[in-house]
Amino acid sequence: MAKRDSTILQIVTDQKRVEVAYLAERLGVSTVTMRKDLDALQEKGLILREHGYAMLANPNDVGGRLAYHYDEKLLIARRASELVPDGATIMVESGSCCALLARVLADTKKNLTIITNSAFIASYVRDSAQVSCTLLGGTYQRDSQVMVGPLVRTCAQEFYVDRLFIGADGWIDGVGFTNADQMRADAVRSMAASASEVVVLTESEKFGQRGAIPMRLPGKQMSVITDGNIPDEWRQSLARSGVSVTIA
Amino acid sequence: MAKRDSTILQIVTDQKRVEVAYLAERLGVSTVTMRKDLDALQEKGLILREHGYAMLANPNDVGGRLAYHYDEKLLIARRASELVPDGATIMVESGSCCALLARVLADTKKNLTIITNSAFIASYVRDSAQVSCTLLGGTYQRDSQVMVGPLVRTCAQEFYVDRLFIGADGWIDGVGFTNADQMRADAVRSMAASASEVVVLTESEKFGQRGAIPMRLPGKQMSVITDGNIPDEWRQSLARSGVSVTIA
DNA sequence: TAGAATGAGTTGCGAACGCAAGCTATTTGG
DNA sequence: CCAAATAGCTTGCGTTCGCAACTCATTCTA
Repeated sequence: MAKRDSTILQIVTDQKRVEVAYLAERLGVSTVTMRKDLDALQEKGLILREHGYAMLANPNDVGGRLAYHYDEKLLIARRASELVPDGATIMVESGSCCALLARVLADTKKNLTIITNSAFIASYVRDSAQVSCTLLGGTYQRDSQVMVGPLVRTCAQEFYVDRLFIGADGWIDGVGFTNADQMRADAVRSMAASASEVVVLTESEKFGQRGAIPMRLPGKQMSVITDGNIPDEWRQSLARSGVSVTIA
Repeated sequence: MAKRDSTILQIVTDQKRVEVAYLAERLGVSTVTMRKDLDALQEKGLILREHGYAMLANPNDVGGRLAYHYDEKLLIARRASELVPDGATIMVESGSCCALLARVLADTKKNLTIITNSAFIASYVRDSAQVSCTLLGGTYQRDSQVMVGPLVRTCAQEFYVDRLFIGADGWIDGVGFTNADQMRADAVRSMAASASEVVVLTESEKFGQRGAIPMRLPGKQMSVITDGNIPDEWRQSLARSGVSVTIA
């Protein structure tokens, strides 16, 4: 079933809006079964339903980004969750892998505190009594539901944690991780100043890409968790920069 | 149609979960029309739909509280919106009237900045390009999606505005406005310290009630906007305390 | 190892839904 | 003052939905 789920996600991600009947036929199951699958995916926040259709959420929305490469992201999130013991307090930034990590933690751990600048993550784990969320203040980015700006720094200074989990939009040899959004990159820096270690969660695909904004976290102990498809070229590049790599 | 809407809300608020067909018959319209009405109400975030049913959102959820006495609250919100000019920056707390005020402002004003401790409000006006939201940081209350705790104070100190709009859960003669939730009451105090005037938005019904936590905003210039059903007894009580009253 | 319990899927059916077309008042404008 | 436009609602129709009953493997378990 997990297999079928990811096929569905791939099709929906491609086409944005698909008929339920079409999906049922294409995957060789009844429409009833397909509806069940789709309902489950909607529960997870990965797609939206309409009468007769399954649609992708606004791709600026974290929900939409989650659906893309869901399997890899889930593996990465699961692996990252092993770093977090029951009762811990961690910081989590707004990337889609990070949201998934929060979800996994909410489902498997006990008595966690998650400090984040993502209102999406806070509401994403709202149903779990096991995690308590602290939301960092800031300017609310409409599309992404992420807090940015100077207030994030002011808030983050109030905390200090072992680990900060962040996403990334690219990697440039000799420069480091990059981000596509300047405000969010700055928020990451603010949060990183209050954590002793930064763990980057990102699909291997990102290593071919280059976001415009270097993350610049000099002197920070960094590690990355990614999937198995990362080319040797980039593994070596990461090693040269002193970033330890974990394959999920 | 606004008339029918409020009847629907009343029924749904009472019964929590009603069949569409029942509502259609009771109000003497076709099921098609009823579905249209219900869809519109869902758009506004007042109810939830299920196949064949209309339900009230979790009453701890702001959405659920909104449905109760919607008409009065909307009148109050509209009246309050007259105090806010285009381009202004205001603070808004997490009450249901406040959420409605934010909605009205988003629909009618231009280029506003709303500073709030309610993640619900931030997402409630997310579709409007005319308001930019600043969300104060804090501990995320699961049910209400409101930020509370010491971080709210830290954040609020970064701002100073003309007006803060708040809700209230009760009024006690000689004591003042009260709240049912200690954490939220404290958040209100934090925000009030950064505003020169506090405007309380509350249905007249609340004046018979007494929340357990006195708001205690000594020396603050206060006014209240409420609906026409407020008894003379309480009007005099408010006047004695130097609180000016506006009837919406 | 037989038999119960579980999970994933299907079929069948009545009820609910979306959409388009049509009806009837009220409003608008020349 | 009458015709056209508009708003609010209904009817009709084909499609989709939720639910319950059923099948068929797989997994426990005694």
